[in-house]
Amino acid sequence: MELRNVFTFVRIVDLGSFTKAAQELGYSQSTVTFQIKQLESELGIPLFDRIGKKISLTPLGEEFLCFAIDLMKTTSQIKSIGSQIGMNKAKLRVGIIESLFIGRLAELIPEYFRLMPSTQIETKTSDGVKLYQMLRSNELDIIYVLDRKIYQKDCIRAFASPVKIVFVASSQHPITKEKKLSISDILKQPLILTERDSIYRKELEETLALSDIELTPFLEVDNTSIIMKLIKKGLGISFLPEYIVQEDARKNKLAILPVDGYDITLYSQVFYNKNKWVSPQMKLFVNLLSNQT
Amino acid sequence: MELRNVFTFVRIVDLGSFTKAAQELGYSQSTVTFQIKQLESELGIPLFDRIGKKISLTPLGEEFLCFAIDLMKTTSQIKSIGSQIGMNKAKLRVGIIESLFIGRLAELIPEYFRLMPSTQIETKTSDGVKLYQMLRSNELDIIYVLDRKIYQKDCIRAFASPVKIVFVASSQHPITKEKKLSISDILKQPLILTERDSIYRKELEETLALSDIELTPFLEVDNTSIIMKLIKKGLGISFLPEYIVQEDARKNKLAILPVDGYDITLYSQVFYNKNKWVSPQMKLFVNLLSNQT
DNA sequence: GTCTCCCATCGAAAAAATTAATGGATGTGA
DNA sequence: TCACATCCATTAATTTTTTCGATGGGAGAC
Repeated sequence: MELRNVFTFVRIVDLGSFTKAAQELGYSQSTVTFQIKQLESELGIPLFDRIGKKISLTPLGEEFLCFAIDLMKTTSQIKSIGSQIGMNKAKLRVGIIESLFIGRLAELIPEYFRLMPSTQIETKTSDGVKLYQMLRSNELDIIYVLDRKIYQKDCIRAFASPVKIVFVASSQHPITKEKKLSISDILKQPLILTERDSIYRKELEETLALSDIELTPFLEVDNTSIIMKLIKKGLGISFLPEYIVQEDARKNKLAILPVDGYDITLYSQVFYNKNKWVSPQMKLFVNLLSNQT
Repeated sequence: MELRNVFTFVRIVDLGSFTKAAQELGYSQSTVTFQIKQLESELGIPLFDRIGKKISLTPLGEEFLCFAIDLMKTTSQIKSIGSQIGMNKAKLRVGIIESLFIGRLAELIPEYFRLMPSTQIETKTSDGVKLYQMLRSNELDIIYVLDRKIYQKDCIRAFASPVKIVFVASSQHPITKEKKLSISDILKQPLILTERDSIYRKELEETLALSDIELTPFLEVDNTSIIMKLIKKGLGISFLPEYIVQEDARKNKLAILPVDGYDITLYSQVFYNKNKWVSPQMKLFVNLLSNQT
């Protein structure tokens, strides 16, 4: 049973005539006759009595009509699926590195729910390498990572914004007295760094490797919020994205250290899988980030 | 959009694979790919993300799935239309002559509703000629008439049962004393007859016409119940179907008069239109009459 | 009776669905 | 890492289905 025939059937009932239905639907009359015959034989029931030049529904035809109208209703609902964009419950699986969640994404979440209240956001925090993997295997819809601006296979970059990575200490720390610092000044201090997989930790190590220096942090913590708390207590120096320390720097709780020759810049970037349909939920995610001050 | 494609879609979602769905549905894999492509282009929305060798529903695909399942449910309901025979609300339009309603049909109605409680019976009482007309123009589904057993154009006879038409008088009437009556004895009495269109009135008139006798009833009433009441009060003699006077005759309220040479027999008959689908409602109607004692 | 209207039928034509074969991409397992 | 198998996409050919035009029969209108 195909919908074409069902629609023809309903139109016939409305108009009370095969011929009129044919005209209206742009079929020839014989086509309509054939369609109804086909329906009747598929269903194994007679739909119309043909008496004289009038047709009338059989009782079974009446029954069928109810369901046929059901089918038409559902079909018209289906046709409007695309239109009420994003107004339906949909999931958005976001992969993100921890520092960007705290420093960038968190403040946008209320706005996101204001604009698309029906979305169910699932976040997964992990390091960039794992996030790329998960994006490629479609475990995530979109990822927000910090990285160099390089090509990523199968991934489309939807957004990129430069981010300085800075050395930071407590504003009470004696080292803040210095107007100019060299890398050796820094390395004399106890270092608190993120885990080895963290992209800016890697960047730092690579840069230092050029000068044949090896990095020996006295503490590794995978959580930037904790690192910041420790730094504020004067426990040492860290190397963190600017966005995460900016606020505390403005409040004079933390100080960004001017280290000569170590202006490292990465990009916060949003990617999605190149084979992925870009949903309104994903678009909004990118838009909000793009408009972020 | 055709249901074939929708079913394939649902099967793919169930099995998580185009290939498996193709195997199960007996299609080649390219057919399934084509069907989904067709659906996606008709709806203007992407249904699946094809990432790596895995497929997954897009949010819009998820939405569509709900409706698709709706369509499948309705379709499976449709397939069972024929099966629960007559269990659904259906109308039965019955044409009947008044005397058969009173004398035959009335007592069967409770049984009818016991067996097919969902039927809505509409009855139309009229004379035979009008009932045949209405049957031919599909204003009635079935008619129950008294007539000679002759061919009726476009009508199928579903049932016939002989019915004697008899002269009847009050059991108190002096004429009941006679063991044998001739037609002239009858005609001396005041006659109460049904209207001119009534078939047994016509039969009587035709038979009398052979002997060149013209009928002059002193009263015409189109309602046999009323006629019987009048007869019982001793107002005269009537000519009525046996079935309608039988009960009163048994109770000795009425007497059937033995009139020599006037054994007129007609048939109570059920007809339906030859082009009409015979519904379970109609079948039951015929069956109950056939089994009537 | 003739004419028109309506549905059924039939063979031809058009359109659509289906297939088999092939290819590209992606995991998998030695 | 290199075959190998798996999965979906593509294409051209084939088969099936749908549609059409012409014709016919029956019923109702004038």
